[in-house]
Amino acid sequence: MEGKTVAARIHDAMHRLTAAEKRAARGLLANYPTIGFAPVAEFAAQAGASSATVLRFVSQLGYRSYPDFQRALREELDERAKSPLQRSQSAPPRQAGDANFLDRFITQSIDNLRSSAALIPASEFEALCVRLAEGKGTCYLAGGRFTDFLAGYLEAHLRLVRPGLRRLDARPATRADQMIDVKPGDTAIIFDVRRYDASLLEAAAELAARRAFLVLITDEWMSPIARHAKLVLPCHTGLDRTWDANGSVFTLVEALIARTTELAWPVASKRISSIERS
Amino acid sequence: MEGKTVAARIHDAMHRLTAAEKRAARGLLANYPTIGFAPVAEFAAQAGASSATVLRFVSQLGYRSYPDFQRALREELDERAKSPLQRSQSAPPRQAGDANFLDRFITQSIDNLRSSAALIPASEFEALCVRLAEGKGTCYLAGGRFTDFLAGYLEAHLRLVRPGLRRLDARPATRADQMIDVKPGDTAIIFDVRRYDASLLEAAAELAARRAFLVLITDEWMSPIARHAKLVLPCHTGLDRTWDANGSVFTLVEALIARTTELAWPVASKRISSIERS
DNA sequence: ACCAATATGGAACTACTAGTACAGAGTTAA
DNA sequence: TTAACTCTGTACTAGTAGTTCCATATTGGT
Repeated sequence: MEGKTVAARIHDAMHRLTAAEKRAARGLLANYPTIGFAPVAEFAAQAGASSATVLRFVSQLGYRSYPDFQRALREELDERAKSPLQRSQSAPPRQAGDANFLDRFITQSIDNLRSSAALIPASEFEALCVRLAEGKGTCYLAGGRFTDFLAGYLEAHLRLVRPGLRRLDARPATRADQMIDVKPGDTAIIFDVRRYDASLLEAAAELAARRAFLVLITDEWMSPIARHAKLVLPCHTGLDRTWDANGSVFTLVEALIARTTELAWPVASKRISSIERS
Repeated sequence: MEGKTVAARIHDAMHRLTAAEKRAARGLLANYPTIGFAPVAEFAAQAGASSATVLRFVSQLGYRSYPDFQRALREELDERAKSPLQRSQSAPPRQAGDANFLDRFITQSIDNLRSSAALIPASEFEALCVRLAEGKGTCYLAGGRFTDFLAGYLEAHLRLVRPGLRRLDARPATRADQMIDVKPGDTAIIFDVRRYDASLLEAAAELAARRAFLVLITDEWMSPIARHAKLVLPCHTGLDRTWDANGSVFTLVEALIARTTELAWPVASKRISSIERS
């Protein structure tokens, strides 16, 4: 009884519903699930029944109260949005010797990129680039088990643009002495996608305590570090159930590099040519 | 002001939101739009802010009350459900100027991915995955100045799946003694995008001389290493900008990881669980 | 056509939620 | 360091929504 969708419950219960209750049921199915998020009175009016009838209706579905029913609807909507199986309708899951594996993977990665574009506030992105391009203070970079390579990639490129970059090792043992130089106003960019790294969280807390300007790059489920962060750039990484794909995070990093370089060009161009010569 | 989506308003208003209000904004974007249908207190708890902050947040978005905001959310959801072809919610409304830099960059990255899908022969991709999944012999990994991070990323993931992985430093000084163990039939994966690395080319020549099975991952202009390679996977990286974008290469790497893991699952699953335990 | 049983909506009631004021925590500038 | 200011959460109030009860309408059986 627990795991059933509301729509399924309606179909099951339909036969024992009274005439007015059926009107309520049809009203809900007609524009599912939005009308269920409305107050009872509005639901009732739209379905052509009274509030009391709507209440009896949700009671028939097995919900203890109207808020309880709404909670179920919300969880269902969330589930549907988050599980990427919504598009598995067209893609047959894992056939052996799949010739178009790569095509499917790339298609999903494109979806991730699109969603990320919608998820990332342009102002946050721009703010970070401007800050990086200014080149003031020290900028610390840290990542988790896999995302550490992204931090490295970002560092390697930013080195061409500005001074004062330091890589941070989040492991507790080596962390303390790396932190002692952190000054208020320094920048710290932290990569954390699930499974979230506990030691990264500790490191972030300490950086926040030292008044560093904390930037978090994470996935759509939001690392708990978000709590400490001044700026959060969330990417969409969800793939089918097996693994997530960080391609969108990587692309964000490249966009950061490109934009920061563009902004810092007057200064950066000299730097770059002097590096290239050596 | 009327016809704007709630998400659009958030993006517009983001810059004038306070820290706690931004947490609320992110919370809503993270699981949009469901959390907005919850009571204020629940919204607040999930976003890590107080009820009062959430109220101030919706007020900033231009809604006269919380119920007013919820109504807008419902109408928006309805709208999206009713026009089925308009499903692409990825119409992120941005301000003028360079505020849409990120959008443009992502759009171009998507183009790169599409082109790459057309450029990479599925058979070559599959052949490499099968070879990696078999786990025979040693697999060497090397990259250039920036692509070395991609090699590292690939290595970190493949370690979960199979033994016998070694990172190769292409610098002449350290190269010789790393090469002495290379046996015929060993695999070598080399990343080389322009500007192509001379020392990588030398390393590739030597690997080929030692009869290693050489795999080249490169860009559409084809590194000269291609002449030594048994397998070539070319990605589209061109951008209309100063630098190229390696996002498609990264995505290829992730696809390799995913497919290889899938193929090697019977063996890999044991490996992974034993690693996770330690 | 009448009666019994059930369904229905209106109105009163209760509980909970949104809204508000305020105090203290945190931030910034002098 | 201090002082001014802004931000943020708590405690409270007012209002609105959900709930319940009951009179009325409707249905179905005899």
